This record gives sequence, structure tokens and C-alpha cells, in this order.
Amino acid sequence: MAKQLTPHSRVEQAKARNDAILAAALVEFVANGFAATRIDDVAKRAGVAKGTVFHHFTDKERLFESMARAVLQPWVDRIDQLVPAPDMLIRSVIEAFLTPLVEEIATPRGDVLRLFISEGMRFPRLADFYHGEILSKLFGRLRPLLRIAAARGELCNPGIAELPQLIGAPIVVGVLWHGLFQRIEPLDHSALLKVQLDCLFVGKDRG
Amino acid sequence: MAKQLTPHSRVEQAKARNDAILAAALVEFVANGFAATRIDDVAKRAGVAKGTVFHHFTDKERLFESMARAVLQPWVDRIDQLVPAPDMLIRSVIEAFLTPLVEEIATPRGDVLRLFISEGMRFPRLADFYHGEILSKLFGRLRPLLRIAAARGELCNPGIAELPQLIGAPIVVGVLWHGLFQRIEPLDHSALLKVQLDCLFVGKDRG
Amino acid sequence: MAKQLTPHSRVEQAKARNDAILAAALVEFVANGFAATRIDDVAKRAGVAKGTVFHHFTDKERLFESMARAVLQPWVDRIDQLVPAPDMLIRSVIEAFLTPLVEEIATPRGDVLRLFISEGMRFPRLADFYHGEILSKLFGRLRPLLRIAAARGELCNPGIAELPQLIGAPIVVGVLWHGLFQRIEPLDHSALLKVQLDCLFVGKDRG
Amino acid sequence: MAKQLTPHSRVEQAKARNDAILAAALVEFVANGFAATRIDDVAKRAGVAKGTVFHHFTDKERLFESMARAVLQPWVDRIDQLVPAPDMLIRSVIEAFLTPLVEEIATPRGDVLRLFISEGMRFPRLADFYHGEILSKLFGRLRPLLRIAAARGELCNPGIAELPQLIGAPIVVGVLWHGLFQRIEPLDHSALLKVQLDCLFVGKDRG
DNA sequence: GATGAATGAGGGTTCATTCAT
DNA sequence: TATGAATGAACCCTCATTCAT
Repeated sequence: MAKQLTPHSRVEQAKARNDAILAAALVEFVANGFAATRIDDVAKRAGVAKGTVFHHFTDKERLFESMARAVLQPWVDRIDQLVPAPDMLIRSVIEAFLTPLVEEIATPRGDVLRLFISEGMRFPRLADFYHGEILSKLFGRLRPLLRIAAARGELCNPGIAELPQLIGAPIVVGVLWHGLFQRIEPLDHSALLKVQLDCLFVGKDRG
Repeated sequence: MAKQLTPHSRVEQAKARNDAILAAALVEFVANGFAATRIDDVAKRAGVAKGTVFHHFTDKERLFESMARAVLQPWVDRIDQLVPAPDMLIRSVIEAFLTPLVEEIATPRGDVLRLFISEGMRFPRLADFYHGEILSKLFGRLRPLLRIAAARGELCNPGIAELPQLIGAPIVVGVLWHGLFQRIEPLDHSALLKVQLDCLFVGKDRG
Repeated sequence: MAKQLTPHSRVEQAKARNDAILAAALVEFVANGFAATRIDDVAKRAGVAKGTVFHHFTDKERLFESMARAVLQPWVDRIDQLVPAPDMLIRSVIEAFLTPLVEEIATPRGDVLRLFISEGMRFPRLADFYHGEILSKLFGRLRPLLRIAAARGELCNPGIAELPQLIGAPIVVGVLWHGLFQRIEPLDHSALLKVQLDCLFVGKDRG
Repeated sequence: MAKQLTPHSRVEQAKARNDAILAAALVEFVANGFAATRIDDVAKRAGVAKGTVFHHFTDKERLFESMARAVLQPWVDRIDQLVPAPDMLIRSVIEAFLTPLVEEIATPRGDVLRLFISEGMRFPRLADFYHGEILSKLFGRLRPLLRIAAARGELCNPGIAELPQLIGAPIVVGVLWHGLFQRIEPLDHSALLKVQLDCLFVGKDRG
């Protein structure tokens, strides 16, 4: 009865807290890295007590991984957009997929990607998840696309079809450059993507 | 004469210890990252007392940076080999430079590179050094080479000349892939380099 | 009901621990001085873990200052007794105030005073507190008293009214002497106080 | 022969170094106190190597004590000036002795005195020396003087003759006040001395 | 479940002291 | 005797984790 008066049920409250903790963890981990992030700060930012964090997540590592999964989920969903359209150049499909990513390099999303690159080496399980849930799915979509492109003669080099890493290279390079050197020597991420795609795919005049 | 009998003078011993500490630091930092590396372990590995580490390096950060500089020096030296040869394709000059790097991806040198990528974000001074001593020199050599290549019509796209990052992309992507996913899905680093160069430079038949 | 059964609530326990730490800190700081006191020993004496000390006090300095304030508080309260009584000689009022202090020179309270004199120079904030909370209040009471005494002709020299330090001098000298030389050459603190007051105030026969 | 060319013999050099170390120690100990003073800084200030300090003084405590003795020596010598002059008031003799001390309260000499008061409690041997070499000699001179004064009727109270601490009180109080509170509430040290002497000795008109 | 006081192992850093040169 | 590199015990402080309320 009293429960009706509260806008959220207990489960809903728990879910809300869980999300708040994950969101706070994201900010703190991005800002400080795994080792330098204090659970205390995450709790404070989430507006809960320190102990509550441990009620929701076994330990610091699990919190990190849970946060990672939560953050990466939207990207997983976007991968499904990568489908060949009969009337489109494969390059255009891919470019349409990558362009928003490039624009996010300088946003918090880019920070997250940098974080995973930085910490991934020390979190095999995170790398597993990252590979299993993102890359293998992404490459599972890319490879057929690239094979079609190869068949259509859109590729400069047939080897590209088996090396989808080359498609993502401008994103990876851009993300790292931004994190390490942007303040010293800015890089035009869009140009980087465009030139790379120009090189991987044959020009329009040839197509 | 007595001095001849002792293999090392005091300063030489100090230098030797300094090197031992740097070498030990390299191993430990690569294995554990900055935060999780204990000075105690570095000291033990170097065969000195903990205090000795602080006698040689102000604090943990300085030790890390000194180690970084020491390790990167050989690479700095190698950059000078990047000179155009009148009778060689620019691609060949660049490929000759990059191929050894690719082969080092799976060696301790690669570990170091991964370490710098991981920790560089939290060590602006390290990034400064890395950019100032390595990248700006490397790009300072690459850009003229690429402009020559552009003039000779060796480039697929003239924009490459202003984006030397695309030349290094296979190394960067390879290093990261190795650190994150090699055990899950191996990547043929040589092929990655070859295909990328095939795409950036026009084929022989065209040249 | 259950709450009634437990003698201490959580906050009460925390308060009790806080007090225990302050009491332990007092003993240790008095015995060893600031620099030579180990937080570990304070914790042990207080019956808590080392971390608990830092849970209650930011750092060693704050612990010292908090202890100082806690210990000095009773003295602050006593100052209010320093009020003129119409039918009493000012000297008697002051003597009644100082005599208990003299008797405490050889007790832990005296140790604390010695400690503050020793460490005050290196703790400006402690000196500030000591001056602001104790001396300025004490002198604020003493000066009117002494002016009344001057008006009544009780003072040997009117200048005393503006130098209340002379009233406290026997205490200060006694405290220092006790700490430094008592074992070598004992000093009769009561006599010191009496003779000083005899000299500052005119004799009864004269009054 | 070559020795003739050097201006100082070996012993003289050693003496010079010894003095340099003592002088440096004085400055550092006064500035930082015993615990916070680093032998390294003393050595640097003295222009010698750290090891040299330990060649001249067994350990840090001995260095402190040696410095103390060296610094106090001039004061010991001054005590001999305290002799009764037939045609002078005892008060004048004493005042002539104390006035220069009062004027030194705000000088490095005063810092030294403060240092000894601060650290004396933790250095029984220093207190011993201070008492044996300074105070007992000083009081040995003062007491006869005061007895003469008592016999001459110069004293307000015969008890003063057995409490020479009251003579020194303005100095002690002044030194402490300066160290602890001068910046908060300045004290007129000369006035303090004058009023105290005015109170201890009978006025001129009576004498 | 939520809380936050308590824990205590851990690690960076300091510095008096030693000793080979 | 002078040097200063090396030592290592000591100690402050951090912070993930626990658990009584």
C-alpha cells in the first residue's frame, strides 16, 4: 500500500541504483583509469554508500567489467546496421557506419574506447568480451560486405577482404592519437578516414 | 694499477646499477603496468636494495620515464635510416623500415610499445617525449619521402603525404591486436602491413 | 527495545573510539613529541587498528591539533572563574586561579603544557589556537582585573596592568624548569608563584 | 714543503671543517628542529659530503649537542661580568647584564634559545649541560648579588634572593612569546624586563 | 538491502648510518 | 681523512573489503 505511494518498486529502485553506480564508475574509470579509481569516489558520485557498491558488484574488477559491458552495448546494437544495400557502394555502407564513430572520437565515447584499449591488456576477460561481443560481430558483418566488394571490383586489393582490421584502423589510430597527442599535434580524423577508404576502395571513376 | 685490477670504478658501478634498475623496471612495468608495479620488486630484480632505486630515481614516475627514454632510444636512432634512395621505390624504403618493427610486435619491444600506449594517457610527459623524440622525427622523415612519392606518382592518393599516421597504422593496429586479442584470434601482422602498403602505394605494374 | 539493550549505538561507539584515540595520542605525543610518535603506537594504545586513526583524523598533524584542542578545553572553561569580587583583593582572585595550575605542573597536565611549548613553534595553527582560545581570553579577563587593582592601589607598578604575561610568568617558568631541570635542581613552584605575586602586588600592610 | 704552500695545515683544515659543520648544524636545527633536520642538508650547507659529518660527529645527537655547546660558550663567558660593583645598585648590574639579552630575543641568538627550550626535554644531556654550564654558573653569580641586595634593602622581598629564576623570567617569557605569538600579538620585551625589575627591586626613592 | 565505521595488508618514500674507494 | 653510493628499517598513509547495525 505504502509501496504504491512510492513511484518506484524496490526492484526498480535497485535497478536505478545499479545504473547510477555504473554511470559513476564510467566517469571515474575514464578519468583516472582502473587502478587510480577509488570505490569511494564512485559511491559518492552515484550518491550511495561505499558498501552499497559491494552489494551490487562483487569487487572492483567486476564493477569495471560490468560498466564496460553496459557501455559497449549500444555499439553492439549499431553493428546490425552494417548490411549490404543492392544499390549502394559497399564503401558507402561502411563509411556511413564509421563516420559517426569518427565524430565521437573527441567525445566521452572516445574516452571509453581509449579506456578499454588502455586497460584491456590487464583484463583478459574484458578483452574476451570486447572481442566476442563487438569485434567478432563487427567482422562477421564486415567480411561478407568486403567479399561482395571484392567480387564487384570495388576493392583495391582482394587481401582487404580478410583483413577487416584495416577498415577500423583509422578509428583506432584516431582514438589513440587523440588521447596521446591531440594537444600537441591535432589530427583531422575525418580526413584520416576518408583517405584510408580512398586507398582501400577503388575510385568512383574506376567503379 | 690497483684501479686496473678492479673491473669497475665507483662511477662505473653506479652506471651499471642504474642500468640494472632500468632493465628491471622495464620487465616489471611491462608485466604489471605502472600502478601495479612494486618498487620492491624492481629492486629485487635489479639486485639492489629498495633505497637504491630512490637513490637513482626521484620517484616511481621518474623511474618510469627514465626507463621509457632508455628503451625508446634505439628506435630513435633507427629513424635516421629513413632516407630516400634515388634508385629505390619510396615504398621499398618505408617497407624496409617497417618490416623489422612488425617482426618485433610479438617480442618484448612490442610489449614496451603496448605499455606506452596504455600508460601514455596518464603520463603527459611521457606522451610529450614520445611525440617529440619519436613521432615528430619519424614524421619529419616520412613526409618528405611521401612527397617525393607523390611527385613520382607512387601514391594512390596525394592526401597520404600529409597523413603519415596511415603508414604507421598497421604497426599500431598490430601492436594493439597482439596485446588484446592475439590469443583469441591471431592476426598476420606482415600481411596487414603488406596489404596496407599495397593500398597506399600504386602497384608495380602501374608505377 | 533492542536498542536499549545495546549500551552504545554506532555513533556512540564512534565517539568513544574518537575519544580513545585522542587520549592515546595525548599520552604518546607527551612521551615522545610529535615527530617521534608513531601512529601505530597511538592506535595500539587506543585499542584500534591503524587505519581507524586515519578514519577519524585526516593525518598526524590534525590528530595532534585535535588532541591539543580537546586537552585545552577544560582550561578554557576555567578562565571564566576569573571575575573580580568586591570584597576580595584582586591578588586573591588571581592567586586562587593560579594555585591549582601550579599544583598541576608536575602532573600530566603540565606535560601537556610543556608539549605545546615545545611543538608550538612548529605548529603555527596550534599557536594560533592556543593564543586565540586561551591566552586572549585569559588576558581579556586579567587586564580588567589588573586595572581595578591598579585603581585600588593594589599594584606595585601600574605597568603590570598592561603586561599580564608577568602574572603567568611563574607558571611558564615553573613548567619549563620542571621539564628541563627538576631532576637536577628541584624548584619550589608554589614559592615561585608566591614571591612573584608578593612583588607584583603591594603587601597587605600597605593595602 | 707543499704543505707550506697551503695556507692551512691538516689540523687547521679539520678544525675549519668542524666549525663549518657546527655552523651549518646551528642554522638547520634552528630552522627545522632536531627531528626534521637532515644530515644531508647540514652537510650541503657546510660544503662537505654527508660522510664527513659522521667523521666529525658520532651521530645526529652528538652533532646537536656539540653544536649546542659551541653556541652557548659565548654566553657562559658573559656570565663573569656579573660582579657586584660597590658603587652600583645591584639592580643596575643585573639590568646591564639582561638588557643585551632582551635585545637578542628577536635575533638568531633568541632562536637558539628557543631551540634549546624546545628540544631540551628530549635531550637530558643537553639539559644537564645547559644547567651545569650556564644556569648553575649564572645562579652562582646571581645569588650572592641578590643576597647583597637583600642586605642593602634593595629587594622588595627577601625570598627573591633564593629564586633567581624570577630574574630570568622576563627573558624566558619573552623568548617563548616571541617564538609562539609575536606575529599575533607583539610583546614589548624591554618593558617586560623593566616592569619585572621594578617589581623585584625597591624603587629609587626608597633605595 | 543499505550503511559507513573499522580493518590491516600493502607500498611509496625518507633518511641516519655504513663502508668501499 | 673525505667521499657519496648503498643500505634497509621505519613510518605515514591508502583503500579494497568486511560486517554489525
